[in-house]
Amino acid sequence: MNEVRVRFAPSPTGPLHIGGVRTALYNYLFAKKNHGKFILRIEDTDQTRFVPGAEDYIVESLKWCGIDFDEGVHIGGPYAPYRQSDRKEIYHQYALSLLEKGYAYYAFDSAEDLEILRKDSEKRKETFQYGPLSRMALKNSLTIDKEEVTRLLDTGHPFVIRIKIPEHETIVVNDLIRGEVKVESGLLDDKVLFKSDGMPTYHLANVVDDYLMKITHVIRGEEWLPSAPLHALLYRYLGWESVMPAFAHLPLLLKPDGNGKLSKRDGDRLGFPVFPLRWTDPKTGDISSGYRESGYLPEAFINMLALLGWNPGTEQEILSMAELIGLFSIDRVGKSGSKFDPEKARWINHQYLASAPDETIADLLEKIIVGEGIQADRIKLLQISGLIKDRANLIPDLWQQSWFFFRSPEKYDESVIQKFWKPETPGFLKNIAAMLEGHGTFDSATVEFSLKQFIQEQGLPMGQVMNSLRLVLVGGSFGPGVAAIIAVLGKQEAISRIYRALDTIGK
RNA sequence: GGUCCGUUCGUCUAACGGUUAGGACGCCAGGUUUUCAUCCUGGUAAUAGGGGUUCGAUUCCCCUACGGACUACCA
Repeated sequence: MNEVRVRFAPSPTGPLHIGGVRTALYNYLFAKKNHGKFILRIEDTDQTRFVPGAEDYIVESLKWCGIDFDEGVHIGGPYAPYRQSDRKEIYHQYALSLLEKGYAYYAFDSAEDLEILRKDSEKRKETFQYGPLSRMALKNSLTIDKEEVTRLLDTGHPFVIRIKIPEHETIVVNDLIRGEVKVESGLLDDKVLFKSDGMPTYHLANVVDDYLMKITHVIRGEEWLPSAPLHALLYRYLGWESVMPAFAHLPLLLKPDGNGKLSKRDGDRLGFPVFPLRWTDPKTGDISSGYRESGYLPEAFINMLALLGWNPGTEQEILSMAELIGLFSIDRVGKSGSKFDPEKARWINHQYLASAPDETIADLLEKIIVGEGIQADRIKLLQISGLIKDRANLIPDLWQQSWFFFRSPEKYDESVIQKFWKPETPGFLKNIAAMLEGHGTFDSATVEFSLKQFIQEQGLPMGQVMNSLRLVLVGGSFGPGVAAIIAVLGKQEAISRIYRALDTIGK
């Protein structure tokens, strides 16, 4: 069997949303699983929709995800160039060969003419179709005599090249996910293959490029399923039927609210990011949030996307990229669209954070505290990381769970004061401060032991003491164990926080 | 409207003719805990409807309903 070669072929019309990332991911997993090659091709045949920065965004996003390519617009490769606008000259000859073989024809109808016909059809509640039934009544090389066609072409009259769809034929496309999909050719349109601006349309370009780049499997979104028969026909007409790639049309990612496929325009409307990375619209300046900036780990992001439409067939849900590659199979890709669940995404991220080595958490935390203008030594960072990592869902939670290790609380939660600050509280807190002052070994376990012993000796209520002590240390009712906090803060800081609180809340 | 695709707990999904229809997230309850989380245990909740085929249908077929995609000189 030939080497597996798959491609991800986005058009640079804006940021990639999570559906696009998932398509790229499945292609990547399939390629890696089969020891094949993965190619990034940019489909920019529509210059009017070009968005500056989009291509870089796509490359950067996939890089962040850990999805890398063997060939592509950003790294080159044996089939370069990988940007369709750079391949412009390639396509015309294939359109011409179709023309010669009688599988395509020139059409001279203006966009306005066609628009009028469409409107008319609409009025009659019909759909205008440039196809087998109507083409003989339109302005094209099938209806105009040869000399006139030559004259039009020579004088630079705008033209497009359309495929000549056969009238009565059942076209069968075998889809790896859906099985055989059959369509009556008469229902298909004579799609434009070559535009009047000299560029091919997607239909021609993707077939030509997939052929030239020796693509073996086309794994793409379900929105392409209706045009798959057209593509199959093109392979046949171009004489490439024997090397036509296998098709797999992935189910769509749906909007979590209501229905419909997820779109770039959903932005932040849904209350969670739809993009891997933050995106700033170059035209409007509008900013859409990204998973990276929201505090997701790329591994978790990928894990969650992998499970949206595919599952390993076991009950394992936390899967590394290596495991995904080992387990991936198109057979296990579902048929129906799925809605993204932001809650589960958070849970998955939590799993990754909680099980990460302290070193990893410390690195993440260090970035945050440096941003806060704080310096901390590695040992302390590692200690803190171990205490907080299973308390965080997203990376910013790391700071929410640990800021009090670096800053003394400025204010104290009123409701906690109400609940635990009794007349006797200042008294025993002072005694605790004194006890700590004389304390030798200052690690979490010994501090905890001393604290408990002290509480017992004094006959104090445990909850009362611990909660008020917690209040003076962190300013509220949250955080890891009190003894652990004290141990990390150190003797002097812990004691000074007790006295500071006594000054603020009252003796 | 036409063509095509789809339909299992609220959500992601398992069960490729025989299961008390399983798991996960969420939610609820209990437990652990000095707080809040985590964690542990339990609970909640589904085969869209109707016909077939079959000894037996979530599973195969048909119809209906619903949802979606496509229907551009966009991808």
